[in-house]
Amino acid sequence: MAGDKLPSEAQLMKHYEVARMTARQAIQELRSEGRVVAEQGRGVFVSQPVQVRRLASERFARRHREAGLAAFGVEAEKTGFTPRVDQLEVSTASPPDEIRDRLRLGDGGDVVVRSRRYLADGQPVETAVSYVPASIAAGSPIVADDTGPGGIYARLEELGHELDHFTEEVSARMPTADERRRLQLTDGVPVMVVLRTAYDTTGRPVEVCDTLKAAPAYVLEYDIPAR
Amino acid sequence: MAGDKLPSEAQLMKHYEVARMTARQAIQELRSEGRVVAEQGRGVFVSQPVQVRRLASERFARRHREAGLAAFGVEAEKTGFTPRVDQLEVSTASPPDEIRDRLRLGDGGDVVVRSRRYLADGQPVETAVSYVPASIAAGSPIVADDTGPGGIYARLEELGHELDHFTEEVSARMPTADERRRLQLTDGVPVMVVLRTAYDTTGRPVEVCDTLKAAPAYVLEYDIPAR
DNA sequence: GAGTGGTCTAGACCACTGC
DNA sequence: CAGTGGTCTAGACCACTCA
Repeated sequence: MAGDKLPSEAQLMKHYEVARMTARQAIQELRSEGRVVAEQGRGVFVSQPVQVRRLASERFARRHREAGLAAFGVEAEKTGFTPRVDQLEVSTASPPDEIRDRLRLGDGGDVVVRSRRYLADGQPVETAVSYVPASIAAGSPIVADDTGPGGIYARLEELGHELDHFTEEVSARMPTADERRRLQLTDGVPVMVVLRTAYDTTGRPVEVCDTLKAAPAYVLEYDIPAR
Repeated sequence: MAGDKLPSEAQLMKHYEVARMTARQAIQELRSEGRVVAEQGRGVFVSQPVQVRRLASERFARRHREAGLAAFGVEAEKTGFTPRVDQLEVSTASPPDEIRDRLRLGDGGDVVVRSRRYLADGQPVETAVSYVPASIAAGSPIVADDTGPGGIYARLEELGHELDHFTEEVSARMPTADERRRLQLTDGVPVMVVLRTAYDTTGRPVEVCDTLKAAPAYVLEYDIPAR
């Protein structure tokens, strides 16, 4: 059953009369299928079935920001999980080219970088890095650890950048070893990469958010007009 | 470079003065990221990069249908690849529950099923299965092998179902062995699943399309209003 | 047959967990 | 501290590829 502990490697070796690496590999099979999770110093446990979070584009509606909810909070309330954010780091730096292009920055412009990890019921499900032009964010709550009710987007609107629309670029791939660790993914679990750009009503890109989601935990929903 | 052969395990052991299992594990990291592919008896090779196709939601604009282009044709023209469709199968059947729900069919309603595979420059990149209620499609060009200029959506509009909008549900996972064969994927390459539902102006769902895309070949672009 | 990756045994030290 | 999984060395046999 979910949460149950598997026999330890030592027990498996004894019981099946195999070498440790053989027992480990059997466990590795289960891990790569995502059926069990290893915790160092504790044991190997049968995975909790992954609850799927449906992310509708509705999560960026202004009324949510006005109600003091950031996007992850909207999903938490809707899906009924307990949200948490950790590994928060805020800095000012020169952005990667990919980001620079999307923000239409010249060669010189720095950005405020907000990196964090999102957890649902204690389980890491997403990492996100936001980039806001320093010319917009400097001295605002966007550089504070806690951006306040409604998150970055609410603060951007208070700074006079009324949001008009977002674009999201969605792709999927296997995670790097680092990413796998940070999202506590087992082998063989892919990630979705969502690169979101926020535009204000003047058409200026005011934020780019680079997110990495544990693929099994998410379904993204989008609405497309037939025009 | 792509296609290049990595040093063999024996060479790595000698060069870095490590045990074989250590060299193997380093290679395993790269394999799980899909960056290299191991072939028994031959060696380990750098994966071929797949050309990325950006799929903007714009591909469903009515003007394209009126110009006689289906969505895949729009992308082909924009990206400059040669499109091809094969493995086409058309039938009438009782749909899976997942589809039945989205089409809001009663227990009895059959659907026309159009299954096909898309190739770009000869390389399989996507499989798709469309489901249209038989009550709509029966006797129309939708059941023909060639649906004609503008594809299914153009025919649906001619049948009086003017399209209003689509929803797309995007997820990612590892392919099954069958799916891997059909898309000619190597080990460790994930797929994106896009389930699209088309609604007419009366709010009725008139088609569901279940697509499977080779993840490395695609970036999906969506536009989200801030409202 | 030489070279390759796939799999296995046997044993070591380490880092982390929880009592 | 004992028990756990993480990582490493050292060596073996096998299946497969290719000249």
